[in-house]
Amino acid sequence: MEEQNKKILLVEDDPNFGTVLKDYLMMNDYDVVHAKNGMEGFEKFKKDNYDLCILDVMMPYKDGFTLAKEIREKNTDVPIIFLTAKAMKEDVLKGYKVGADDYLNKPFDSEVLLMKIKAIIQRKATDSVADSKQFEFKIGRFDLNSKLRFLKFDGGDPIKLSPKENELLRLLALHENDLMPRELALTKIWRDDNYFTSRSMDVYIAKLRKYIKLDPNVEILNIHGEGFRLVINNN
Amino acid sequence: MEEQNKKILLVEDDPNFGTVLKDYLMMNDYDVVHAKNGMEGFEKFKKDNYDLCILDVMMPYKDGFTLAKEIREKNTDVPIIFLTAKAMKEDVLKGYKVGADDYLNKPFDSEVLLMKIKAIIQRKATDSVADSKQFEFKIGRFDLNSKLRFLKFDGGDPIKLSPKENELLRLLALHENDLMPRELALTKIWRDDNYFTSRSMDVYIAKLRKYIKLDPNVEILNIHGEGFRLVINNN
DNA sequence: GTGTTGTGTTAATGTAAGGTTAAACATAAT
DNA sequence: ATTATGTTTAACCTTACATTAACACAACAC
Repeated sequence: MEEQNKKILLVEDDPNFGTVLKDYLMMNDYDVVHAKNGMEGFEKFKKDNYDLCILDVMMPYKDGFTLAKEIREKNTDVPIIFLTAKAMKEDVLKGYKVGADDYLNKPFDSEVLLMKIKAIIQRKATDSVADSKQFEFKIGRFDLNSKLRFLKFDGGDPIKLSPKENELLRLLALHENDLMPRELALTKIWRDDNYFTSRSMDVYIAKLRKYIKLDPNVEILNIHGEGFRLVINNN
Repeated sequence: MEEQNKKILLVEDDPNFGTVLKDYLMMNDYDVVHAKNGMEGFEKFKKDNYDLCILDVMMPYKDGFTLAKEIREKNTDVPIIFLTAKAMKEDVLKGYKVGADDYLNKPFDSEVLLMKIKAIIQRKATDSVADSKQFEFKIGRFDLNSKLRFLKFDGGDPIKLSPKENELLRLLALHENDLMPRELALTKIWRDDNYFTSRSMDVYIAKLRKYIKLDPNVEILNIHGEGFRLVINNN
């Protein structure tokens, strides 16, 4: 499985410095979204989930503290690091009051920043699994535990599912008795929609059908040109 | 219930500065134990539980980093702040590697220190509720005492566990029958997530499996690409 | 009908993850 | 110093997964 890169929101109005920092972070295997001001930063923050925010303090229109406050209103957990040119005590105090996790004075050493990022993200590592999705499904006589990736028939021995099998069955279960569009699975699970991934998906449908035929009342139907349907006949 | 003051271990060899800082912290409602060198610091650390350690880096006999490593062996969670006169990059990096939570260059502003202390203690309070002070576990026919680092089978002779063995088994036990993500163990125990630490962890899983096979109803299962699961079959 | 496209299934291949053992290294204990 | 202990690095092997390829068949269009 590919290791998922951590996602960082970088809000920095200086275009030169911002770009350099962004590139440096990306070279070190972080996914970085760069916003050029506080407004844009908040817009981008709302649109996605980030593992860390790096905010410049001095910015036109909306400064880093104001932005941090708004971010904190939406999310109490996401770590925040402030960047500032001045080592002003008031700024530091204000930053911590707003719930900063760390503070860096420009100019700072890039390696130090990396270490801080690492330390902070590790600290939070526990709750990153917090994506409170739905993990357990009842499918006819089956129980799907999507977190532990197994399928139980009549409470018997669990059948182990591969990540793809698991994700696919979970998507089908979420749309139980309803259409699960091909495109949805391809974009969500395979992150790409082309001839080959589509072929691959068909292979996985076949695998799932093999599992679920233990219960004759559960089946995966195809809707030509549209997608699949997980149907459960309760007689 | 009356709010219990937070307890701080301050290790600082300069007697003047140490005393002043101690008094200042006590004025701000912290219980402070002041050790004058690394040796004494470690002795005092072992004798009590602290909410935070503030360590001077430059000390005779035993420097702050060495002390921090020893402290980390006993306790992976307690927050550590380093104090140093020099803003040397190597020191900062070394500190974070040892698992520092923050860093302050002397001379520093006392109010800033207070804010940092507050921020760090709060942080720990919120996100370490999960793995709070739980040290004893019943694992099938085993008893794990994670504080004394031993494992008893059927109440018999204790098997001594190494620090890493112990931490790993404890993490597994905390997630009994549930997924314990690889990443969690790597960041919490090894403080780093790369190919080698991951390999190292596998070695430790093997060691644990060797111990626990005394009880056939206890096993450590792998969930490919995700982590491990300590399962206990109670027939 | 017949051609075309979409779907179903099996097998083959390459790659990534996990398991195991031993050697190397580091540190503490004696 | 020497030994014991704990941990990391390295090598090698096995298993698990995902993709690709090949081919058969079904649905649809004309």
